Amino acid sequence: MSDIARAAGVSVKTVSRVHNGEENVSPETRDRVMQAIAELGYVRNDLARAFRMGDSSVLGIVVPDIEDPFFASIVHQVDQSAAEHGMLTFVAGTGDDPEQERRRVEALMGRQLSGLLLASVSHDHGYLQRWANSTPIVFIDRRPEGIEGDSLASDDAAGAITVTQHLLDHGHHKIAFLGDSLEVSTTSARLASYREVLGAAGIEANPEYAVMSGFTPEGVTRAIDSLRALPDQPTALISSNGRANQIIAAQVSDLQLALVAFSDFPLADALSPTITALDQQPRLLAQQAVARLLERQRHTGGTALPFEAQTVPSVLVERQSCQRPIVDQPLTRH
Amino acid sequence: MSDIARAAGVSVKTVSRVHNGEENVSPETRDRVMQAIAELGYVRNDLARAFRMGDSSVLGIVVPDIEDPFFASIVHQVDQSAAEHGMLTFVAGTGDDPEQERRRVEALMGRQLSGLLLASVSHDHGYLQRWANSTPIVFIDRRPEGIEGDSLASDDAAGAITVTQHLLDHGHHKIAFLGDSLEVSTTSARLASYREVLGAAGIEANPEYAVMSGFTPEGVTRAIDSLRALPDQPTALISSNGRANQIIAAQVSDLQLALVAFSDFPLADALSPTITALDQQPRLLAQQAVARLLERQRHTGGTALPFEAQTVPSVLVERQSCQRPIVDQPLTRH
DNA sequence: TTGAAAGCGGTACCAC
DNA sequence: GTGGTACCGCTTTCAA
Repeated sequence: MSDIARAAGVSVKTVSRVHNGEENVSPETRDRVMQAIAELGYVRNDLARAFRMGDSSVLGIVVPDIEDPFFASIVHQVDQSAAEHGMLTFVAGTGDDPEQERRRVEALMGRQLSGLLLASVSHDHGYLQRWANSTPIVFIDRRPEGIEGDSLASDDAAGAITVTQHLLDHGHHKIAFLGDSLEVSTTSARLASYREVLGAAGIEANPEYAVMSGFTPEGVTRAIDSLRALPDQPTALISSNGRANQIIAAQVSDLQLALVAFSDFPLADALSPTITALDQQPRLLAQQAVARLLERQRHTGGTALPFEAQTVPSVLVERQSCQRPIVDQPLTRH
Repeated sequence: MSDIARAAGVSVKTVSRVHNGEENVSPETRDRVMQAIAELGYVRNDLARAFRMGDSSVLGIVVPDIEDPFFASIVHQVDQSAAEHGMLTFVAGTGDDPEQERRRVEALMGRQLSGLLLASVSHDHGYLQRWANSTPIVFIDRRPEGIEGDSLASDDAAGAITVTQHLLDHGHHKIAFLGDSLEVSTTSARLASYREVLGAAGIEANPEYAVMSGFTPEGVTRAIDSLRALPDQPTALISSNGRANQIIAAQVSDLQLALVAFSDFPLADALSPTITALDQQPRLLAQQAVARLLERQRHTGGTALPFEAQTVPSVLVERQSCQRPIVDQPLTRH
């Protein structure tokens, strides 16, 4: 920078002013500086800048699995929103491990993030308290536990109602529910709404129809097998395990079982039958989460913005899989 | 940090030494400092540290589309490798736009990256020259143009040979080739090998069998339609357009057309028929790219490491789609 | 084994 | 409209 200053015959401060497009610089001076910058191929050290300003203009997004289509979509949108605000994006995958999640979050926090988006698998976020007053945090897809904070998640209750009602409307009475784990608040919320809807329809929910798979592919297979082994077989299945939808869809297509999946996924409309799914709108979710983050950042230190648990509506994408086995003849492909 | 120093009754330098696990600190002093750190909940400002050290310990990965399974897989692995080396990861998506690619790369470079991985869509990387001596760059999936540099890509020639030969072995003579654009070196390399293999088998390649889709879904549909309209229809198709495999697979399943796809994808084994694909091993590719980056970083300034164009072998995953229409009866699902 | 002071490359405050 | 200078929080150099 001092090279530029010398070349243009001005002070470093003026170079700084020009680079940041500040007022109070005469056009001639500006031109001279711009030219020197261009000639010398100067690139500002944004690390130094961020350091001095105490803010890095970087967003952090932490997810369990970057490859999962739902989270990939979120990462994509976060990056895009960040770019629109002239910011960059740190990603970190945690592999569903709370320990690793904590380590990586702490590593991120050391870098003076402008804000952190966290799709957590942990059940205790107390360790984040330390940064609560310095770095805005927005929880994604899950609510904070052991700490107060903003969050953005799908409207699970409404989604479960939609899905269950949809199957009822298609004449199903024996509806099974496949979730990951009841410890996940999302899952238990959905299960509760599912039971409510059945109850309201005068159907007593067969407790054996609600199975939890855990978080492994083997667990999913085991759960489906356990349904298959039931004397009184269900005719429809709600998959509440978005991470395993592809596996479930593949396994269920053999069965005479209607299927509706939480979380839409890339080939849902290419499978046979095509899979009816509840689109959770991950892009919208991410967009709103970033918006919230920036809003809170603006209010830093000033008026204390109350914490909010915001919700994103899900959209049912009707395809074929909810109709079986009502329709007897083989379904035609779309 | 000076707070810690005061609390422990030492100098900031000693705090620094302790934090970095340097030698030459007496155990008692170390304990005292550690305790002060724990009590005051001190977190080091890694931004300041990176600034001072002139290296941020951050890797950058730039891809056309974060949601694409191939690139999502690469981002995932880069992040994982980075974490293993105590580094963080910047991601940036470019949306296939060379302009945006350049803007985002420049934004990244301003942050004193330890290294940049670039899956470029641009045909001129001359603008990177500026950083050639300061920041290691490894090109991914494409070779550098207008500049020298390291690169890691799939072995396209070998892959195309494998794929084409595989279809020949299954009795196909009329094999079509669907690529994105001949301007993509990857595509033209594959096409050349495809022609070579056919030639070696004594088959003259019908020029109408080679179609380019461009980069849009509409282009893909158009390309497939143009094949469909041919008087002398092909019996098999090679999809060299990894980004569109899912669309192509969905569209082709209606046709009586064998299919082998470059780039394996998540539901390839759930479609009907299951899709034979060439796994490009994106994780391996990313891993080796990071390794190369770190290797070059270590040699910074010292011995000039010669640039290398490394290659990752692809693995054919045999499924059902290459057999049609040889098999007449409907295929049973796996 | 420990500490004092310089400096990384920018920005902010204030004087001119 | 412009420049001088302190300073962000850490590491480095060198002296004690």
